[in-house]
Amino acid sequence: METRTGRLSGRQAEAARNDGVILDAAREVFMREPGAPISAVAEQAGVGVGALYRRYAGKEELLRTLCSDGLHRFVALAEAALAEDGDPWEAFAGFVRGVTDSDVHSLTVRLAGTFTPTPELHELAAHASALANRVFRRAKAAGVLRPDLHANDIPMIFEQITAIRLGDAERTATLRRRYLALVLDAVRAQPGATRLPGPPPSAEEFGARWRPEA
Amino acid sequence: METRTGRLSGRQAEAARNDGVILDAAREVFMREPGAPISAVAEQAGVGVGALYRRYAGKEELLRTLCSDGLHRFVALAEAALAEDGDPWEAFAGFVRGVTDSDVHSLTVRLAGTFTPTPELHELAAHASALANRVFRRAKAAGVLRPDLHANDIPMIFEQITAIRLGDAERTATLRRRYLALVLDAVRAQPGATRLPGPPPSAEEFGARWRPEA
DNA sequence: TCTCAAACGGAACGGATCACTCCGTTCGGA
DNA sequence: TCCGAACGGAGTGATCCGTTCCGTTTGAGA
Repeated sequence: METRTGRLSGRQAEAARNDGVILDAAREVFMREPGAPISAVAEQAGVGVGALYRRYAGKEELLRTLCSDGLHRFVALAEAALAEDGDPWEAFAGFVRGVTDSDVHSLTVRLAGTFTPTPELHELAAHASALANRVFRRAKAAGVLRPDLHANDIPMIFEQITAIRLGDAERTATLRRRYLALVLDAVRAQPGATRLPGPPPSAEEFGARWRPEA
Repeated sequence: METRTGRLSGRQAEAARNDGVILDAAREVFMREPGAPISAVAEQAGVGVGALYRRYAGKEELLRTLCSDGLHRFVALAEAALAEDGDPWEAFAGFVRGVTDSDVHSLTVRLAGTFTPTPELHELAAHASALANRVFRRAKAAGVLRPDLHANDIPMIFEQITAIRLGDAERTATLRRRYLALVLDAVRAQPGATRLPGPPPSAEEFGARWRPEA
């Protein structure tokens, strides 16, 4: 046998491979069921629970890692949308579709509340939220959004789309696209629109999510 | 003291009162958290667990009762919508708003899967679904709905609205109204609408919900 | 070929939760 | 005063789950 596979070999190679496998498994399992047991993650990854605890001090650390990951993806999507300088509507819609497709909402808000957040996570979340607001304001300024839509409506839309879950992951993704298309039609500036009732959520209301349990 | 309060007195009166109190408590608790323990229902009702088990053989029976209740409400709403003979759009929208406001979706689909359904419940569900389809078709025939909207899209919309949960019950209701208004704008026949991507859910896909666990 | 440390799998432990039972208590009608 | 209906809630047994621990496997170096 070679002394190296890529760069590592033997047990080290297996360990390096498992790093990724475990994270992917955790993402899949916890997105499907936020309260799933650790053993389910191990099973999905095809490893023992020991391999899991070798990498993470406990369940919380794993969840925090996942959440942090999700926020980074979210930030990347928002930055990409802000970097775009074509059609303002497409930049906005593309961003929303990206968040939906990568199911980033499940990885962030949905996981919050199942663990005690660190200050760094809070900061990251605030940063992500600020970027998303910029994406929103840019579209708003361009006049492509209905006037009564508020920035804080966007997370609620993600929440609704995330609730769609039917069949396997692929089918779910297709259906989410379908209903996202529906709301996007409503979100776009249009003549005949009714006025949205009730105030949008406030920042404080969202903040309560991160505190104890749900 | 009188021999009767209304019609009953003493312990019997308390028992009759508790009947309703317990059901209301169960509805509130399980709608907030479908996996809540029985003791939470007792606490919310202000009674001991014993009082609960005096009325229901077990948790499942309570859940089935709740679900059956919800389906009956749903049927009533659908029948009311069909009885209306004014504006077809308003009949449809009123129905959807009614289901949203009474949170009937939580009481039915959301509870299904947490218990093993009886044949009667299945029948009731089928009946409810058939009525809802008639409401949908009526609106569709009147031309007030976008053409690419399918009857099976309606339950999915309920699902999304039900996912909205922020603050107390009243705030949640207000927010649901807000986002329901948003999708209703998209659901209504309109000129500039894009075509909805992907096929709507099938009856089989919905049926899978009622089987084992989730 | 032999040795050893790194990494693994998964049984076992301990704590928590929960559905359900059981019994002593309360209450009101006779 | 007595009795039974209804109650409250502690107790029970089972289940679940996070975490630990240890025997086993693997491959690199000697």
